Amino acid sequence: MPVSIAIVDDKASNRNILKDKLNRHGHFDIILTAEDGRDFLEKMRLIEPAELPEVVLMDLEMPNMDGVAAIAAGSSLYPSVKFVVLTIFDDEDKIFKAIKAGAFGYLLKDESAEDITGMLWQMYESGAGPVSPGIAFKILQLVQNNNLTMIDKPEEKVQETFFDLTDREKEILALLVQGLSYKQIGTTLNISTNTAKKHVINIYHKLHVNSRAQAMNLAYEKGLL
Amino acid sequence: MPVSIAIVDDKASNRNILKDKLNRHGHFDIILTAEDGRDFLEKMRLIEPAELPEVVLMDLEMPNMDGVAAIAAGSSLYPSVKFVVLTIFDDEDKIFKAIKAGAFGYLLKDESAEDITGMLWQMYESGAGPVSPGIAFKILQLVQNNNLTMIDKPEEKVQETFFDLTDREKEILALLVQGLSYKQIGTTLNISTNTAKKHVINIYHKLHVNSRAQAMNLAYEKGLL
DNA sequence: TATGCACTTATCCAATTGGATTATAGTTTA
DNA sequence: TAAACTATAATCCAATTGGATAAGTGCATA
Repeated sequence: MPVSIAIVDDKASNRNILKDKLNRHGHFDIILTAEDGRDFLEKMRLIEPAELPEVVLMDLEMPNMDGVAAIAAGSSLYPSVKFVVLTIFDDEDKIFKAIKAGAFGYLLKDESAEDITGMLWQMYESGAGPVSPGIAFKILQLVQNNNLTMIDKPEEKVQETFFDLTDREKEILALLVQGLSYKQIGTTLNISTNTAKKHVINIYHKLHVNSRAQAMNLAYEKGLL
Repeated sequence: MPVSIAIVDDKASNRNILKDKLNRHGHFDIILTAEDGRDFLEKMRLIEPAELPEVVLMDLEMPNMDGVAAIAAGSSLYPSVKFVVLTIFDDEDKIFKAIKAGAFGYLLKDESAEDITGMLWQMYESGAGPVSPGIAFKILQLVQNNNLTMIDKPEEKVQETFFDLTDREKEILALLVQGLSYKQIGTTLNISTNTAKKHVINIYHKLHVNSRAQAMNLAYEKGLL
């Protein structure tokens, strides 16, 4: 059985071209088209639950109601429907908002026809939402650069356990990072300069570095402090 | 010119198969293989900066030091190197940790040889980190289900003019902070070791410090970077 | 044109750092 | 108890770093 699809795009030409692309594939059945978010939601209201589209291809910038708003409303009203963004925009802000609104996938229009139909079809074999490669990387960067916490996990510091420095070694690393020499570290902790040095060298081994600067860099970058 | 690659995997057979795959492609040059994170970091330490691999394909579960730890350390020590996870694991926890550790891409081993080499090659044409489709969707879900906030716009650097470092000096400070020696700085900027040193000493005078560690501390604390 | 500034290179020397090794004492754990 | 780990300390050696100083180039500006 074919996959039922809805297309939401304010440009009639876009809708038609896309419709053609999908029709040619053979496994897709376009059962609804709308020209903006409001139009889409109104048309969805009139559809019997059993007749709802399985997938909605949603443009983002549209008059009256944009794609993000339409996805936010639609994904609440019709939880079983998968909303896939199909747009030319690839800026972090739009990607972020669309995902937060409930987007199941995010495709770029400059993808080839084969790639788009291919990824949509793949979605049915794997169950995973389709994401254009370039978008995937941007989402990865979102995770990398932002304050995201695993909901279930008890906020276990990703670091901390990386390198198992002893308490004493962490203490010495802290002083090292402040710019103290072996002698100063020794004086501060009331141990001999030689011992301070021994600790530092041990830290280097554990961190796999061989200079103060590298150790500091690692400590700062990975928040070992 | 071919792309230089490092492979880190505890199974010799995996390393060899992958090596063959990449070699057959013709554009990849495997310049380093290691059997775990520790082995990898030790081998990296012995390599001249100019000879570092451009891409590291990193397995995750390994003895001694796992891939996440190796990426965490490696991405700090060698910021220019791109770490791409290549593993059989696709659970959210591992994906999340690897990304947070600094992974540039995330590929699944059950991808076909063509897909893996293809995605790696694509990375060179688009500059975007390679991400397997299934992984992309899981990352999307991470963003969707978790507390993530868009980073605020870059805070204005009130400092900056406090110490009037020249552009060249800032350039050198940046390398210094990454842990490079005089020699490495010289090589990187195509100037003599002596010149590199001269610049560093000049920077010390302007910052009123007298060691790398103090300069780095200041740079980090005052956000000179 | 002269003066100053940034960038470059070099040399000499002292101090610090990094690496390897050995050794003792206390604590934890198998 | 023996083995393993941690903290302490010292020594020797090589390499790197920090400091001072001198000097040539090019560029901009007064």
